[in-house]
Amino acid sequence: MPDENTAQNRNLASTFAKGLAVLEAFDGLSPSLTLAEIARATGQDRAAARRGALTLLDMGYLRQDDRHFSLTPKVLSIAGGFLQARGFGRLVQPVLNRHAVTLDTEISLATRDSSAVMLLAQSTVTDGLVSQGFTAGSRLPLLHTSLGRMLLAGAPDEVAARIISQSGIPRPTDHALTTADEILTRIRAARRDGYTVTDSEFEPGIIGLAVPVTGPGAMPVVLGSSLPRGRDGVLAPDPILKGLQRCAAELRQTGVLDRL
Amino acid sequence: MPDENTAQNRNLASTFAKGLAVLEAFDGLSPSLTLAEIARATGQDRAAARRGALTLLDMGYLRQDDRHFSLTPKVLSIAGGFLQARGFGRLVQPVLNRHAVTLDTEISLATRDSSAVMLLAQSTVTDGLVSQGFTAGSRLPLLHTSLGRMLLAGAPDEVAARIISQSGIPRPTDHALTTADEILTRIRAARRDGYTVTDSEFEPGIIGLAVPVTGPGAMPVVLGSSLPRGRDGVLAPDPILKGLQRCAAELRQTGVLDRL
DNA sequence: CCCATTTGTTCGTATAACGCACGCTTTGTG
DNA sequence: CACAAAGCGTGCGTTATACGAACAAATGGG
Repeated sequence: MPDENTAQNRNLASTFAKGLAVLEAFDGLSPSLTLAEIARATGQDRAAARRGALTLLDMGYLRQDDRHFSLTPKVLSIAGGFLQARGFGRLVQPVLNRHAVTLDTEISLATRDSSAVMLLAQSTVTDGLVSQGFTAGSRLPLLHTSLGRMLLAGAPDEVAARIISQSGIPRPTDHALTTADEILTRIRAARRDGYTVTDSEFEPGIIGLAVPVTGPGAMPVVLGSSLPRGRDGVLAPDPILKGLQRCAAELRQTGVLDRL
Repeated sequence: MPDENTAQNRNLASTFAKGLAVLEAFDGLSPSLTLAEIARATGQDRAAARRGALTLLDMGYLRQDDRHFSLTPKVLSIAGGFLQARGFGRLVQPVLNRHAVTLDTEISLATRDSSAVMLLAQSTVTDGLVSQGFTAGSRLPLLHTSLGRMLLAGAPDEVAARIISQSGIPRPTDHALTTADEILTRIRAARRDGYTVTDSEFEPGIIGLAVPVTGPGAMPVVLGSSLPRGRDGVLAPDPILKGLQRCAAELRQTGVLDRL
């Protein structure tokens, strides 16, 4: 805790913030965490991390099996508070579902959270060709997905450049772009064209398409879809692209995404 | 804070618990809350509630418009940690989707959280006849929905009776059962029959069907569907009931619901 | 079986958080 | 438009909450 006892700090509850950091450590990358892992992930003293975890256990958000802690379904009710208050189930999900069936592809709605893409909603279709098991709340990479690039296109160049340099450049596939300049060039093109395509950068053989939903001044939200690379070499089938744009227009009309 | 300085209390961080109570106050029933409303909802001193809300604001979980606070999409990432870690998107959602299309009805997976039904996952279909805009994390009433009755059927009689008396009996529709005895009788029948039906108790003209997914010893999880009351008077169409039971069997096979 | 790691617990100490009070701002009503 | 009610921001004295170190026990892996 900084020695600076300013008004700003006195308005915040640092123990609550530390507890939320414990909750955030359960990021879905592993099925469970031990107390030692929680302390390492949060950078907290072991005793403090333990108090945070036991408080979550006591309130029903964690379960414990021997030394392993994992999230319980109760965390869904926190998300439900958001989804219910904003009318996602009534206004957003039906639009995604209808267009997913029409286009016969999975459709995802996403925003940016720090240096990751975070899915807001998604519609999967039966026997869809591509499905990676993502759900609302899932996080995806920012730099090698069409959703991520389209999100960064919604920010000024200098902001996008800073985010790229801060997060480092992973290499999910052999086809993944590897330099900040290449990625920034694609982001500028996305801003210019109003859509973007990735080809096998996040998953081999899979094309990603994304279009913006919200406009300048609003929190960037984008819409995207994935499909296998066709033999004919067409990366962005026009019907899919136009369908995503129509879907985006309908989502804008709901007004749900105006203040996120 | 009780004066009792036991080990149990020293293992918990009461400031963190108070902060989580602030987060829980955003239950989706209203689009936003003021500081005064948060303090009332949580029973906390106004200054404490304010510190909790400002900590959530600072960490990105709330946004503020004048005096009104509301949840941000970032809360979805907490749910995403659970859904990703448990493989809901890969293992549960496709099963629900497939059966929803086959049966041509919306299908919901639910568990109990205190005195409410909480949806774990759901599949909606295009042009479905019934959709109330619920999503994962949504809470539904416990006593007048088929999901709620099937959940209570998974508990011993005395537990069900206690929950009924503790939560009080609302009256969502004119057809809603009004006494604890009537409701308990239906719960016993659900336990005996292995399924339950409600007719216009939660929503006029709508039949609800539910079957259990998990067995004794596991946390009760149930599966349900809604459809409009048919003219022929058949409340539980055999194909829908059997389809739900098949879906439940497939969900059991995934193993995802074994430890929730 | 040994050793490294993890965990549970106690406890002295300090500071984070409490809650009250005051004054200002906003909102609603007559 | 004025006034009352409600809500909010802030300062501050006090103390209970939480901290983290240390020790011992438990666990897990080689």
